[in-house]
Amino acid sequence: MKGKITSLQVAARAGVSQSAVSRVFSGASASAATAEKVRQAAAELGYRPNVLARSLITGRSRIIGLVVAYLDNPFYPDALERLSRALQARGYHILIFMAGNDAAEVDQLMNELLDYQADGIITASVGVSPGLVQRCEAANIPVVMFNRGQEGTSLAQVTSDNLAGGRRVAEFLLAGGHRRIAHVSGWQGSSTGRDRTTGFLQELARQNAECVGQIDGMYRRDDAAEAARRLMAQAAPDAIFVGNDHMAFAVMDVLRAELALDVPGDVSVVGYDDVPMAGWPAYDLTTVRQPVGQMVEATLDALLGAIEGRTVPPVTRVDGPLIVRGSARVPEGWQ
Amino acid sequence: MKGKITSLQVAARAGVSQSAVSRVFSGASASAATAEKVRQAAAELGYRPNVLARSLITGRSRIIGLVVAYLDNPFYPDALERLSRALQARGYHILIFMAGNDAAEVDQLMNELLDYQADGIITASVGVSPGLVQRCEAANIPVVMFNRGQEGTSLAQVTSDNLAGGRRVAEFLLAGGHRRIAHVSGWQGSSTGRDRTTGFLQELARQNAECVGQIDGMYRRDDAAEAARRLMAQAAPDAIFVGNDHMAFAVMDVLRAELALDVPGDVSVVGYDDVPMAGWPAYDLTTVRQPVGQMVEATLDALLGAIEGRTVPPVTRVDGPLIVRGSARVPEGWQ
DNA sequence: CTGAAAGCGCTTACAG
DNA sequence: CTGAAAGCGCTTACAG
Repeated sequence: MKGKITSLQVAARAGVSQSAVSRVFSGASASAATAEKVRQAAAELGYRPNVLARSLITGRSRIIGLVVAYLDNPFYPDALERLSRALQARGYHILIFMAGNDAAEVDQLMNELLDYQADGIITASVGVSPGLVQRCEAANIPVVMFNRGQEGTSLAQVTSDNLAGGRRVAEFLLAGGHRRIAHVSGWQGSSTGRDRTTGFLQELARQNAECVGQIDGMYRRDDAAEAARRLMAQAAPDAIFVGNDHMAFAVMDVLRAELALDVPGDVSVVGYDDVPMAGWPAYDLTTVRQPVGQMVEATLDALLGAIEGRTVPPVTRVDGPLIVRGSARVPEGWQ
Repeated sequence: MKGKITSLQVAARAGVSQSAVSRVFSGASASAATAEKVRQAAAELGYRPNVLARSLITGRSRIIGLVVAYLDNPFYPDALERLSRALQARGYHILIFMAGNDAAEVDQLMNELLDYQADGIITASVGVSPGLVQRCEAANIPVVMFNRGQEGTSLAQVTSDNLAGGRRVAEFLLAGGHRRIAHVSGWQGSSTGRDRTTGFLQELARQNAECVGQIDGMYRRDDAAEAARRLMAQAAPDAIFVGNDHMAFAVMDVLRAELALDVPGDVSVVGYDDVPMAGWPAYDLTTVRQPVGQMVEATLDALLGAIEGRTVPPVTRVDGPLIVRGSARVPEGWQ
């Protein structure tokens, strides 16, 4: 082991000053001759600049913090992969923090992220406490909330139009002739879950229909399965709107495998997200698409824009269509 | 925005030296009185130590690099979440790098990881070039290959016993009376894929059975689906061993939805990994379990052990049982 | 263009 | 226990 190679050693070997080495590697001006000598010596020694030392001076770590709560819901690995690849291409990298639904834990993690001098932070489906918002503002670290909104905060937010999406599901199910419609909601502690539910109930009410039963699925598979069992036993619905696809799969499993019901013959199921699996024939799930590509783009635009000092839109809401597949009865003449 | 708070400002406010502040936050000895004054001042100013500056001196960044190729296969998000939570609990965090199957790209990413002064590197299902191995050794950065082996390298490796697993599948299918057995292999450029295939073919040969067709699925859903179509058309197998669950789902979808075949009535399907979805009733997939919890533990033991200067086992192979479910005919009297 | 020097925000011997 | 000082490996004005 030769230990760490520093710019000083490269300088000695190249017969130039340490600052010359630095200039060559930081892209500052240097004569072709110097650059050549430095590159040569660096290659021989296997030198690469220490990013940490550089960050200390420049004040840019090129680290983006990501706080995420769910990786079992395939929507998030998908988003993570896209975010990571796009950031990588721009010379940034993601430092990942797994959080629970616990606000105190999220605060703790965000603090650690600030300790690492992250240039920016993306929170995926987690809330941020007012205290932390303040700290990030004081430290001048931009934060973008991905797939989650928050009232009265200055943080940038990127979501799909969950209110409209919820409404669309109600329209579709009512048009399909369903009259006993139930709801396994997404966690009502999240804006996303609340908005989908609100839009859904609003449209039902507007058409003088009611929701025959609603249980929170907490975005968890097990809770959603249990919710489906109870809903079927108590309310005998002919359609269920589930707050996301990840839970909808669990609901369909209960309906078909446990209760031997036909979907959509006996019960229609509609989800939310349109994760890749929703299109697989085993589920063939009718669902509202969250355009993850567009959401990722908007997140990056907001984050990198803010890092580079540009003014960015505080709220981006991308629209997502209802994707009609086979898990819910299709209304006659549905366009 | 008050800008960055440094230890110097805390020192001034607390009426102590900057070194005293440092001692309090780095856990070195300090009198109770000093510690109290420092904590007080730090809290008032919202001070937190700059991890980058600390790392520059200690030579420990508390960053673990993770290079991963597939996030659409749920095996990896699962592993990532476990790795991340466990490392978090120990004060480390994961800097994530998405790679393709391309060796040059992996090299490039690993170099960037070294630039960040990562304390250790985990490669999940990607190979490492000899040059990079050398660089990591020179820099004294431990590397653990997760779910991938490599001949003639000094890097630590954690896999399941893929040879034994492949054999087990052949035994099971033969015991079930299958005589036209085909194989959609995992990418043969990976040790994991090769070993599963080798074990499988060895056991077939040992029992004087042959594989009626083998096509590489490249660990990709689309390739696996296409492989299934061609295999069915060309070899009319009555059983297919698929190199991982992620591809097995695609194969089952083709069999059932496109070809209207019954699984396992017409064709038995066996996968590899036992990802959570394999247990869902929609697939109910018979598969060889890769005990991801044990693999993660072994990875962490090897990595943190090496970081702390302990000698660690170069190769860990955990054993995984065949999980018998409903996608493959069960031999009479199978225990 | 280039080198000497200051400094980023810390930790850590070294004296006292 | 505590402070003054050196130094981690860089970048970046500042002179020349």
